[in-house]
Amino acid sequence: MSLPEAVQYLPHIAYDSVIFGFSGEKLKILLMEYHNTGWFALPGGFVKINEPLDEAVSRGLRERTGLESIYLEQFYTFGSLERVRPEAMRKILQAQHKVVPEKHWLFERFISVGYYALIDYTKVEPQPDALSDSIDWYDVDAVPQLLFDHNHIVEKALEHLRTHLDQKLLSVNLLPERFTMKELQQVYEAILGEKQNRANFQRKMLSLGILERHEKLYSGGSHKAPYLYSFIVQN
Amino acid sequence: MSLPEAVQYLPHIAYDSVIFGFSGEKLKILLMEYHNTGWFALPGGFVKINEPLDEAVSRGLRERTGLESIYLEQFYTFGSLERVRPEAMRKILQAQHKVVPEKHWLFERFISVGYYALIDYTKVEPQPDALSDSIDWYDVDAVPQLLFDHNHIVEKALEHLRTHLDQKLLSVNLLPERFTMKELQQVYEAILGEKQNRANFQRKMLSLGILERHEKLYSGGSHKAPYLYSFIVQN
DNA sequence: AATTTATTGTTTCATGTTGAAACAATAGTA
DNA sequence: TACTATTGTTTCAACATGAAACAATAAATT
Repeated sequence: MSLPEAVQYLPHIAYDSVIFGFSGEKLKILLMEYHNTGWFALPGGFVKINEPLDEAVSRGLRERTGLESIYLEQFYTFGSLERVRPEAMRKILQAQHKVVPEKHWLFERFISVGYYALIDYTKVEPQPDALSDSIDWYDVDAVPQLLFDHNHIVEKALEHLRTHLDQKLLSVNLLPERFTMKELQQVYEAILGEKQNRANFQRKMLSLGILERHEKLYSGGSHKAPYLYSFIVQN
Repeated sequence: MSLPEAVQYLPHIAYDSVIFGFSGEKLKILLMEYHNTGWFALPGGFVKINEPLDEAVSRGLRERTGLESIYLEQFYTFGSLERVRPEAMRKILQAQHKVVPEKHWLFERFISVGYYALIDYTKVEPQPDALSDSIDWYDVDAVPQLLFDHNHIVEKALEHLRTHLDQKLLSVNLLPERFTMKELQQVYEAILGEKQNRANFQRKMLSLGILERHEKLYSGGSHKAPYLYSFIVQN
């Protein structure tokens, strides 16, 4: 998470973001690693005193991915008491030689708003923040043990993503401008965690009337070439 | 909302609750009225420094409805800047002759977690809190103008309720132990805001396998008597 | 006791949707 | 020209849904 320095932040409030990307095969999330501690955590941060919540999250994501206008969705707010461990927070700050007063709210309980982001994996150059030494992609089906309740947060995000996959045409955000039907199907399979029937998947997608068909993509393989599609942007 | 007095609360954090009940005909919500100002607002409150968020909301609801173990669901966290108006807050406190320091966080922006509750309308004796002079039921399709962004919060709650109506068998919480198929249908119609086909509704509900059929209910009307049903509680 | 009325429970049938398989087309390779 | 791998399309059975009709019945009326 980003460290509150001179700026004034809302005390006891944080956000955590689950940043999804699609590698072409697997669904991935961005995780930060705090060296000297070996701990992994979700990228997160704090909200400035006069900053809209949504804007705080966008800002954090911009700093870490370099991307403007990211698809963002709030999914749950975590407010139990067990979710934070002060000693862990102390250790992280110490490892970074940060000086924070003993009684700072950082060491008390706080409430964290969970967001997930969907981004084009190929356009990102992950940037570590002030507290962490590295940030990288990890398969959602092989997430290491995370700090605090962050594993739980990832679970909840995935759950939300799955149940809203169809309604919101979320896959737009995980794919490049043009893509094949197979790639679209792979995104669905990666998110849902199960194979889809090819014929039925194609029928369903085409019947939605949200895809525009373009030229074929000749990959050099000795077989029929697939069409490229793009999403029809609607207002 | 409940006033933070001596107790320590998490600053800049509140919750607002949309409490739904079913009158037998219409879907209703509980609203508080601040006399001397004429303003209506959702029942809400604050979170104690060492209290889980869920528990804070349960506590507030218990105080206002007298009910233990209420069905509660968190649906969204509101964090924009425009949502609060300090002058309104001042006026409410003044009207109640409460003394709060000029620079208290109550007059600054805060983040509010939205919850909705589903309760058995017949079991509730609404209790006003320290700040409001009355609390009463209002039809969801005739909600007066509310303080801050509370009308927006009600909209979001309804939306969430509608989309999760089937998945979570939410109607359990709005009806008494035993009810007729017609009453169940009326709950659905009140929430969805549209008529359902009687035959198809009955077929769908029975096919779910979640209803147990009991004795008939003889109301005295000169027509076939309906069966009473209850939900089968599953573990 | 037979008839009437309002309401509830059930069935029917046409239409739509979905799941699984087969069939058809085609870009390269042998 | 045949072969192979992959994609696009069609078919058909199974299942779900929407609208209407039919059947049952509790009480009131004749």
